[in-house]
Amino acid sequence: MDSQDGTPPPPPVLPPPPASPYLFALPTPSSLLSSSLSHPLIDTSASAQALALPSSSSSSDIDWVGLLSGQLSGLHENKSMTSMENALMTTMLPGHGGVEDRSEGQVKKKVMNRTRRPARPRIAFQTRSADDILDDGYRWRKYGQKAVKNSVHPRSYYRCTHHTCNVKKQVQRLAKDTSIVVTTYEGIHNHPCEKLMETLTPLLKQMQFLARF
DNA sequence: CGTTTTTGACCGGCGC
DNA sequence: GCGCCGGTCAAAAACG
Repeated sequence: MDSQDGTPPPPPVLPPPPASPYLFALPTPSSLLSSSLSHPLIDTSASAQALALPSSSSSSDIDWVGLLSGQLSGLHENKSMTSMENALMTTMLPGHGGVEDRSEGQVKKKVMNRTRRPARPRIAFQTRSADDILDDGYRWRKYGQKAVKNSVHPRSYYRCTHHTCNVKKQVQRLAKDTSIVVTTYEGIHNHPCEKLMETLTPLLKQMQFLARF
């Protein structure tokens, strides 16, 4: 039930995620993705370019915000990364080209006219984790679960519980490597991440205070 | 008691 | 047209 709240992140300060635990350096992420997903959740070409981002950065250089949303009004996402260990991240840049609709692996098809469907940005993470649910700071309500073809693991569907926000995410475990969870976000949150703001607010206040000297 | 999960039904797109 | 498949709905159950 309380899926995500179950993991309260105590750290008052955001430790910049160390570079090592992230699997950005994985050999051929695109091949990994395409081979392990019989029906692609993910645009593999996009993932390849996305992976180029953080691999060389020191942790402090990583633009998590831009990485995750490119447009979230700010700092919502940092914390999520700290709570994820061993994240292989594959971001799909918002919008155009290869990212139009889900299941684009099955050749063309439902192109984009699911009754006026604006191209929504979709972002996918691969996370090596025992938990299917990552604490990304947002509150999610599960609205469905489906068995997917060629995988023993079901896919779960979540919606952001914020009233005005219709961001969705799908969570599925890789058939090939059960230790890896693929989380696909669809849409952009139109509200701040409460948990992150909680964490950040005291920090900001302290910084403002110190800045006076 | 309000909120979230569960789960079968339903729906629309696509291939044959 | 039919069946498959993925995504969503919604009623009931479960949870805190």
